[in-house]
Amino acid sequence: MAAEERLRIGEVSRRTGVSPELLRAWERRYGLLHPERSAGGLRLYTFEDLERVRLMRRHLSAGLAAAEAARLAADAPPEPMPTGAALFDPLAAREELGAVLERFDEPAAQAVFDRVLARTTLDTLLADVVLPYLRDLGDRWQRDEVSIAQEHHASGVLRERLLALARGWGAGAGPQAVLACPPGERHDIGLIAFGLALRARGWRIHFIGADTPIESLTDAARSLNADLVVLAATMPDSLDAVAGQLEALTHHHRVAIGGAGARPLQAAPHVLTLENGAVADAEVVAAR
Amino acid sequence: MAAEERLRIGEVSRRTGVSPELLRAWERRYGLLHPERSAGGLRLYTFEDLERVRLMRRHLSAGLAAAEAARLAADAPPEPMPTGAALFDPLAAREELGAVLERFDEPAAQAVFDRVLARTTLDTLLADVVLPYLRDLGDRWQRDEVSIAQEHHASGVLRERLLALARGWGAGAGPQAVLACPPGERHDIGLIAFGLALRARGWRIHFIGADTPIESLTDAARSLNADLVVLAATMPDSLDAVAGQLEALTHHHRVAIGGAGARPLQAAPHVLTLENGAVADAEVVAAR
Amino acid sequence: MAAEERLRIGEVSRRTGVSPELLRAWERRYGLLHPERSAGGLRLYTFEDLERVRLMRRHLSAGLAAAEAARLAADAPPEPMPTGAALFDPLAAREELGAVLERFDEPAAQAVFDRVLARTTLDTLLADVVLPYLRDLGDRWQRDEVSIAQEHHASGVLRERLLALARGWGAGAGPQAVLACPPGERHDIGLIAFGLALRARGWRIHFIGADTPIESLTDAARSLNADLVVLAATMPDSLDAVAGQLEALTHHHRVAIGGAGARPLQAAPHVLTLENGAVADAEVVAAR
DNA sequence: ATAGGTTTTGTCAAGCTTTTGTACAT
DNA sequence: ATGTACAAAAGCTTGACAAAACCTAT
Repeated sequence: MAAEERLRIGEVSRRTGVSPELLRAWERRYGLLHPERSAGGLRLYTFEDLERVRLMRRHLSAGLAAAEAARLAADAPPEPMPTGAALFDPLAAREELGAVLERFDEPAAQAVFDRVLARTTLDTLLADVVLPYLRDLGDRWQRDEVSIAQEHHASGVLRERLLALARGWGAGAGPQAVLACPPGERHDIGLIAFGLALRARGWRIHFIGADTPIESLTDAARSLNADLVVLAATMPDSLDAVAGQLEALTHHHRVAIGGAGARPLQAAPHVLTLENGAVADAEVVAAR
Repeated sequence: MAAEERLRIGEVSRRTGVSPELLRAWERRYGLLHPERSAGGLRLYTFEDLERVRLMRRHLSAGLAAAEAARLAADAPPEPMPTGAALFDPLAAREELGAVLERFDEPAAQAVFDRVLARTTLDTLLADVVLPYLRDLGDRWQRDEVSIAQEHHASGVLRERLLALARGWGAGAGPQAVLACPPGERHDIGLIAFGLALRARGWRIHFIGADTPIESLTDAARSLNADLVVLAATMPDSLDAVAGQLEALTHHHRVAIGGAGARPLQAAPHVLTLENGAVADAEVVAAR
Repeated sequence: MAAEERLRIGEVSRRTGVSPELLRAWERRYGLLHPERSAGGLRLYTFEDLERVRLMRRHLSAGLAAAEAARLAADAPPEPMPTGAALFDPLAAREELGAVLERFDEPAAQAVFDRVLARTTLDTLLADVVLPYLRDLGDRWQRDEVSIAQEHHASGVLRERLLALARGWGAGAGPQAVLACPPGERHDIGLIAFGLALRARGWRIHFIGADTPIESLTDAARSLNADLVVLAATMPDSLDAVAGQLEALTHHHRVAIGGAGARPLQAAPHVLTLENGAVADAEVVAAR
């Protein structure tokens, strides 16, 4: 039970700028407030009373007669709290991040990342800034608009920051997921993002990483007694090639595949396909 | 089983800054606390009690009447502590750091520090977490909202930690800065922070420390052939007193003053004044 | 097993700074210790007793009442602090790190890393703990003594920690180095370690990463106006294949090669060969 | 707005007890 | 080494008090 705060008349006066005498007068004359009383008879006001007094003052300074102002203020609805959501523009953040990363200005990139981190949620950071930027970076690389060095440098810096957020993600008591990429697959940033989103939903994450043979993954999953095994790939082929092994893995663990190259595997009907992006996928998994 | 710590009333008083008499009065009058008793009848308080007292104080300084403050503090939820938020929020980090430091929980403080450092950069750690917290701590100490024991403990732990980060900051090949506080000045945390920020920008740092006569400083600067000498003080007087000597020092080295007490010195026109906080100041210096 | 040493009360007193009378009082009053007795009735204390006394003192200086301090000290866990606590043993650290990493206990590994970092220098961490461990891990992987998943997981966690230490290493004013691996080469941890060691010596580091075509590297080096370009490889072939391009690169920048696969390139006489390990190599480069 | 009375709350004092480090006699 | 003693420091309870903050009524 959240007990509510009660203020005495002096504090109300201080907070509203209305003298105690006047507060009492408004109560007596117009019934503006009906404070509780302490055992000894002191007035105890609520936050709503505070709002009423402020409203009363506003009406007065707008020229209303005191009696009118009081009637309006006393009847006023409880007044919803102003939310004041901080503005954050993911698109601008993305562009800024790209600009500094692609001219190899790592310190500036760290500063931009810091700023984004302080202003938004993990889900937004992943789904609206980092992952879209990386996708866009990949596209431009294919169109030869950025060099390999730029691509390496940018994704390297971002990958490190995501992994730093992940530090300790194996700790705790939640269900356990083992994450890896199949043989031949080298892009693991999306998988890291998925792990972060799943971690934020209470799971423990064990990250094996890129280019992992399924036998080895199976060992790890068994030794950890994992609840879920997730494989991610950008190239469909790399998943097709291991479909049979994945189906076998489903006998002991829940198994899911994800990433740009994920589509339902004919040969592995019990493997869940995740194809809506790291954050949405994590939501699906966490919701069972 | 981890036995829990029990504190006697004197220690609680020291840690919260509330007199023993008052603690007993709050217990008697409002039932704020219900300490166990030793065989001989001494009160034995838990950490939760400590939290409650602290909350009570916060409510009081927010203007609540003691009876109200006590009612709220006594009913407060047991402990919403283990945040472990995946994201980084400087404000939240600051509060968390304060909470653990002020209840003398050093291991937890180290963990918070580690987490912040993992999730963000040194600049942000200094400029948005540690230094603002210390400033706030000082303010609250002056308003008598934290005890001197709390202030000592918190700043001691943070200072230690910053010095650990500083290890090896004199090595390498960058330009060299000599850092010290003038005679009479004992607060060197801000200076350490400045040194760390400057180190991150490639400088070599030689930290002489607090309360240093200008002659010794001059010797050190000369023998190191320093590019820059920085003095920091919280009290303007301590810098005024050495203005002449500083001006003389400018013949051989660049000289700057910084810290809360820094303002341009009439008597030392060639001394650079740094007054924008440790990190911004380091940026200024590094940018020439 | 070496027979355990027993200390008499005077020695315990000397080592802990607690008077013999007080030691006896603590025993009598709180049962803090239960020393064996010699034939003649002298108290014989163990090392655990010594630890208990020290713990008791720490609690006392933290403000706990003697009775409380004793209760906590007596119940304290057996304390796995075997040898000199302050001493740092790289070999032990390596083994501990390996043990936890190879059973996929990431949180424990982070803790070990933190501890090592707190107790030693970056150079030691790299040269005596992380790099030897990784070398050993690679060997055992080739002998099939660890699985691919274990190897991936372990090197992934360590790589992240090193990169986190590297954050901001491009900032400042020192000479600039561009670091990359040649096409086909995927092991970049040694290169990261080299970058860290060089950074500690005042250089600015621009890390491009694994598997980078020399053309792209050349672009980056030019746009950054790099003082030094370093390529690292574990496989000699991958360097031989680009020897001609590297020689061309020497017209505009100093160029060095390093890593297990580095040996002087016939076709590139102006390329410096680094073959003494990351830290020693950084020392060589920094010393010009 | 003032006067005169009441409540709230931090502080202090007196007299006694418990705790704890040290000292001493055997 | 043991056991007892002792004294300083720290606490406990009860009761009282005074300043600040509030009350009602004029």
